[in-house]
Parts: sequence; C-alpha cells; structure tokens
Amino acid sequence: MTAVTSRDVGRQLQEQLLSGELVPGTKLPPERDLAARFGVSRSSIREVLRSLVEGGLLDVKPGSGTFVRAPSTTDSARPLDALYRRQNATAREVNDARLMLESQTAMLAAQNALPEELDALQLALKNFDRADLLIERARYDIAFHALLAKASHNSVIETMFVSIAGMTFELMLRSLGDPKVYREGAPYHRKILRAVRNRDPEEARVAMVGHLSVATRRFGADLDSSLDHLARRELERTFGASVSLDGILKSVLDQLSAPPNATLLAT
Amino acid sequence: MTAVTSRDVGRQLQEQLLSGELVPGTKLPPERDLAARFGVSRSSIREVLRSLVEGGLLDVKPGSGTFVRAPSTTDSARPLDALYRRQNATAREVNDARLMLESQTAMLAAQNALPEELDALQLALKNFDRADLLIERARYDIAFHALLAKASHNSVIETMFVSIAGMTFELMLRSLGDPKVYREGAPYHRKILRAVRNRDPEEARVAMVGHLSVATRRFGADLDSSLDHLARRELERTFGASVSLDGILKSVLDQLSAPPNATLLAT
DNA sequence: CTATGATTCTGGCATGACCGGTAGGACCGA
DNA sequence: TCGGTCCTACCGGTCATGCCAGAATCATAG
Repeated sequence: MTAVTSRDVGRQLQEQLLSGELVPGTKLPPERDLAARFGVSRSSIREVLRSLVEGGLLDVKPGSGTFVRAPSTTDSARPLDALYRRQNATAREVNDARLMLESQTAMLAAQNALPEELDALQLALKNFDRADLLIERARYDIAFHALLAKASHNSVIETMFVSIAGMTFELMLRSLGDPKVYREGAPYHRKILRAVRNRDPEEARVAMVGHLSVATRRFGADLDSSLDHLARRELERTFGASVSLDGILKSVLDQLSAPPNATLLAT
Repeated sequence: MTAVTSRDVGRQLQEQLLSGELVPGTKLPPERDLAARFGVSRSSIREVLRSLVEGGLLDVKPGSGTFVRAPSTTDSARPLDALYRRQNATAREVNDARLMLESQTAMLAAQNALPEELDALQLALKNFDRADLLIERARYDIAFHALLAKASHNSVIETMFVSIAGMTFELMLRSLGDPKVYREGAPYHRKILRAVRNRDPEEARVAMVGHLSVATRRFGADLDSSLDHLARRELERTFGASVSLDGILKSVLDQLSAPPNATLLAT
C-alpha cells in the first residue's frame, strides 16, 4: 500500500506549490535529493518537474537549480493559447469573445486605470500610428489592448485576455491588412483612450464596441473562416511566403509575458 | 549547428500536432522509435512527451502507446485553473469576470441552444432543487452553467468558462452556503432557462445579470476576500474539517471534462 | 471457429555515468 | 582591505541500458 507512484509525487509536489507552502522564488532541492526523498528515481522526478514547468509552476535554471515560479498573470495563460488555436476557432467566435471581454475591460479600465498606465496607452498608440509594417502595427495594436487589460486591475480578466492573445493577434493581422477595416477601426483607439482618461466607463464601452464591431460588419465571408487560415493568408499576401506565423506569434506572446511595460513599447 | 536539443524535438513535435498534421487519434511511434528517429535518448523523448501530455496534446495509454488527443474544449483548460487560483483572486474579481462572461453566454445560448441542450438544462435544475447537501447543490449549479456555456456554441467562450470553473465553484460554495444569497439567487435559474427557451437573448442576459448581481450586493466584506479562503471557510462551517477542497474541486473538474451531458447530471 | 496460452510490444521506472554551465569560495595581487 | 581570477563542488541536461507490468497479438490446442 505504500507503493509510491510518480503520479503521487507529482500530486504531492503540486499541492505544496498551489497551497503556497512553497513561496515563489524558493529553490527546490536538487533533483537527486528529491529522488532520494520520495524514494523514486531521478528520471521520474525529472518527468514530474517537466510537467510542472509546462504548467508554469516551476522555473528551471540549468546549473543553478529549480525554482518556484511567481504566478505571472500573463505567461501562465500561454499554454492555453495553443489549445485554443487547435480548435480552429472562426473569426466570428474570437471576435464575439473579444467583444464581450474587451468591452468589460474598457469599462473597468475607465474606473481603475492609473496615470502611468494612461501614459503607456498613449505611447502604444503613438507607436501604432508610426508603424508602417503590418506586423509592427499589429504588435502595437495588441500592446494597446494588453495594456488596457492590465489597467482593468482585474487579474482574472487580464489572464483571460492573454489566453486568447494569440488568436487576437491573428484577428488583428486580418483587420489591419484590410484597408477598409483599418481606416474605419483605427480611430476608435483614441476614442477609447479618451473615455478611459475621462473616467467614463460607458463611453469607453461604447467606443470599444464600435472598434470591434467593424470586423463584424466588414469581414464578410471571412467571418466564418478559420482564423489561422486568415492570418496566414494575410501574411503571405503582404510579405510573400517568407514569414512564419508561428515564429511571429511566439515572439508576440513572449513580449506580452515580459514584465515591464517598457518592453511592450520599445522601438 | 545540427546539434539537436530536446527543445527542438519538442517544438518540432508540437508544430506537427498543432498544424493538424497529426490527426487526433493517431498513434505516435513508440518512444524507442522516436528516440532513434530524432537521434536523442529515450529519456529526452519521454520528457518531451510529458510536457505535451501536460499541455493536453497527447494521451498516453501504458502498454498500448501514445495517441494524439482530441482537442476537447473543456479539459484542455484545466491546467489553467490551478494557475488562476494561484493568483488568489478575490470574490469580486471572479464575480465581475463571471458577470461579463455569463451574460454574454446567456445571450448566445438563447440564440443557439438546441432542444436537447434545453432538456439537459432543465434536468440540471431539477437535480439542483432536489439536492440537499451544499456540495451537491454547487455541483448541479455549476453543471447548469457549464451546460449553458456549451449551448452558446462558441468554443472560445466555452473554454473561457471552463478555465475559471474551479473558482466559479468556490464562489458558488460561498453563495449557496449563505441562505440570503441562496434564496435570492436561485430563482433566477428558471428565469434564465425560460428566456433561453423563448429565444429571447436580452431577457436571458437580464436574468443572468440579476442572478450574478446577488453576490455583488450581499457578499459584503467577503467581496474583497480571497476566494480560496471563503470556500474553505464555508466547507468547514458546513462539514467540519473533514472535507478537502482540493479533492472536491478535482472531482468537479473531472466531471466537467467528461464528454457526455449524462455525466454532469447523473444521480 | 473458439478459447487459451505464449510471445511481442509499449510505456513506467531504476541505475549510473558523463557533460557543460553556474555559483561561491579560496587565493592572489594591488 | 579590496578587487579580480581561478578552481571546485554542485546542478540540471542527456545518455545508455536494463528490467518490469500491462496490453496487444498471434499461434496453437480443443
């Protein structure tokens, strides 16, 4: 009955992590020690640790050790992105979800945004307007929306936003690559920011709804196409077959995960 | 430059999985073959597979093989739940997020629900009313809301719901354990179902907002307390120290992951 | 044709070893 | 005393090999 399986070890370790017994930053014992302590082999321990790393609970620094990871609101949601995208969501589904999520985000941001967050939003817009490449525009676009999510000061909603950030970026590629959608949609950014600055939740919500509704009206048949397909098509149309959507997505998500706002907005 | 690290192997395998090159249900080559093919050791392959399993992309059947997992909308979101809860979200944050998510869910369900989904919702309510134990009530409560999410027929929104299901359950424990909140909030369930049945999105939204606003009004100081703390307190108050929140949560999430509706509603 | 038993295949786990990078202390020179 | 350099123990990354238990497959006896 004392047969200890690797699943037990994993569960036990995970419980300690989740219960906060192990404070973020804590260094775990070496793999060899853990193996000895739990009475299993090092391979088993390593596989358990792999799972926890994949789950975002641990951080491994080769040569130094394994550390309990601080629950960063953002990058913890990244594993989910791959799964979302695997469902081959349509542009309509993602846009509907954004409409719901971001109109609420705008309202909360109007209530809770701090001055420095307003400045960061302003800067994101400036960079957005300056950008000439499609990818750069999309990068600052999503930075703006990510900053807004952060300014909502609701960690659950912020995490939700990050969890669909990959698909949101794909949606933006389609929108920003379409002159009609771009011309009609971009001006709303300033309306949103103005409303947030004025601490007017309802106006912020209305502006966001206006912003995101452009896609609903203008996408036409694309609305029910696979989002992944749309994004790849747009990239190919603009840059030829030379760019990899996967690579771009990865770098964008990395950017969103980086702690400081500065990173989002660096030239 | 041809140095093949395990990260390369993981990335390569994951790309094949995400791109749909490997159709769900496909059996992967044996670990020993994969190791040979990629030119790495079996241990490395096993660790890569572990990560992918944790990410929900693969399914391992000991003795049989490793299979590409069908992207189940629900259980793929489960790894995230632990991470959400680690942030120690407050009741207010989660309730705000639910308000946003579920009012939209209600509207979509009113537009898209199928007859059999309406029946399932009805059954969930019947079981909810019959239940006498706190945990059972909460179980059917979340089943009702999960079925509604499914009936929205938007996979992104459904996944979002599942990703916060753990915290939603905790919120329900607090609500259902409080007679005032319970008495005031429970009747809204029927209003929601009636509106969905009548295909009236606006009425469904209003009913859902009414349902979830009860907590906002009645929680008092608890609104800004850690959700985890509230749930544990409620369980202890009702059952003594004999029950484990973690265990209950796990079983509830398992239930939501099970494919058939029947499981959600079995007596 | 069926039931049953042996064989093969597959993942789970253990062991022990080596590599390369890290971190911290010893040592040395200024 | 301070600063830099070097060395060494430590730690994760990887590998090779072996054995086990359960699943699947197939051959064989009934």
